[in-house]
Amino acid sequence: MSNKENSFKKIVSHAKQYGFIFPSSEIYDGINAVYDYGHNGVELKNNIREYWWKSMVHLNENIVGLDASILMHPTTWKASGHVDAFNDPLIDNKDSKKRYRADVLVEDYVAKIEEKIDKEILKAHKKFGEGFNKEKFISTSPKIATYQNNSKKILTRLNKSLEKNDLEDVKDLIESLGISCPESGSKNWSKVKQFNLMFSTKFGASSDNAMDVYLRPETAQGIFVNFLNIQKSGRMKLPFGIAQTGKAFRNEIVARQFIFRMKEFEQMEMQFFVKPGTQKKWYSYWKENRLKWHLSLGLDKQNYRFHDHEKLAHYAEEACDIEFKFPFGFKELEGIHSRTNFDLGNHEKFSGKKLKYFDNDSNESYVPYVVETSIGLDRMFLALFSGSLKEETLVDNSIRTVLKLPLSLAPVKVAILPLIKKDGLPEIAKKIYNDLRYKFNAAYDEKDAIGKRYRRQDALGTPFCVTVDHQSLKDETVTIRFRDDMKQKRIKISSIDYTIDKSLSTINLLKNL
RNA sequence: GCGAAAGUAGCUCAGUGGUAGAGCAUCACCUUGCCAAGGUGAGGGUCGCGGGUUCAAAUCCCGUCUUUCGCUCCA
Repeated sequence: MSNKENSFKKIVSHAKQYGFIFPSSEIYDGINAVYDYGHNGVELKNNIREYWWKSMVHLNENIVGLDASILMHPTTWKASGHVDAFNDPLIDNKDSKKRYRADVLVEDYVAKIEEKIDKEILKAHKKFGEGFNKEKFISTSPKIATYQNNSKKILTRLNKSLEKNDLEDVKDLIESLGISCPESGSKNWSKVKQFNLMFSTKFGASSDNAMDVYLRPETAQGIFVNFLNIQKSGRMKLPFGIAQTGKAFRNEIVARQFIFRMKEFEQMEMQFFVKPGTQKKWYSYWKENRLKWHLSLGLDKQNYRFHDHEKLAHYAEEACDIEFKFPFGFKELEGIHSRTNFDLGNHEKFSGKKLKYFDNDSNESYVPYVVETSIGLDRMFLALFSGSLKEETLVDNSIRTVLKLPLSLAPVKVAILPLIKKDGLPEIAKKIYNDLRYKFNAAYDEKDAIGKRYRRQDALGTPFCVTVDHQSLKDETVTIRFRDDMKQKRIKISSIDYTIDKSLSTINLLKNL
């Protein structure tokens, strides 16, 4: 087994053993690609969400929040393009056992025809030299006319059958073109099957008049349909943003790699509305800004990189990912997309309502352009969790497992430990515990040797351990131990609160943004 | 969905046809007391699930579910 798999296995089992993540419905053997967050996991997840919200909404005066519902009017998904784009016609090659998107196979075939056209042009260019007129050549060459005709015919037929959902014709098309498996060359194809990535359910209790609705495959559309509500009630002026966190659902054909790709997942999205023409500027602004946010959390810079998209989604003009070095390699953590006016424009079309912004500076009204930042909360969780889990060999050669989470995101902030279970130490410790609980998520533990209790807290990522010892009885002091360097300081009981607060506050991180 | 591998206690794993095991973890009591691994005891598994072969199945066969890896897709 490779080291990679090994460390990933460790992460999964650590997450389970310490109450961060469990497989969903585990007593029934679990359900594919769905997971539950345990008592420590939910704290960490909430803390990540809160940190994002604070930095996005509270610290940007032109960004406000929203919590739209998961169920939306079905037409939303026609307007957004998801009904079409999330419907993949797939075909298997029976010999090579490879699966392809049927439409992509046909499109690749057409692309090859276009390559032939380019070759013809190049050939002619060489032949005629300087005086070569490209436009004229294209419009007069009979060979090119045949090629162009051909590819047009093929694409028209493909689009027609896809529109009518005539999958048999798509297969006929593939066979009549003699398209073979790019890998094996085999032409032994299965039927074309339709996969819809959106979960659907019924709206309305009686089956006669029930309407098909979808669980949202992305949170963004809830923002777009509320664009004018927020803009008007919030008296927002361009540029401004709307931020939202919430669950989204995708019926992935293959969903794997622990919580990296789940069928039910949580997004943290911000749609930034800008004046057309300024989108490039804002796109690069948010690209840099979002990377800064990630770096503020203190994991090694080497863990992050940008990946610019070459092949763009149906709505995007420009797009990039911030990738994180997960145990299974660099993978997308956050997407920054320049979505143009595609979404708002389409919602205008489908709803018949105007979604324009009146610009007082230029005295014109227009549909704003949108720059989106979209991050998977569960992926952020996995990034922090896997990036923070360390095994250290100490001077006595013992191994310490420590979860070096950013301090302010740790599920438990402080553990109160009586050095021993007698002599009145537990009483003092419990009093401290009860006082601190109002302010921090605190833990109390009196079982086992003190060293073992320290290690237990290390494994959860608890930044501070406060130990009550015999000296505490005399002078109202305790020791406070820091997770990362294991060093202890003796401080007054009355200053515990302040000491912890000072180093935990997210303000330290946020001020650097 | 296809191909490959795996599934035994909370976790990591041993056990290849003959009474279900270890280490760690958990709980109780005793002991020590500032960085895991002291003592005594306890709890916990119809060996993923269903079927078959056999006198006998964790072990062999078939199916199924789940997980990991590859193809594909994405936040």
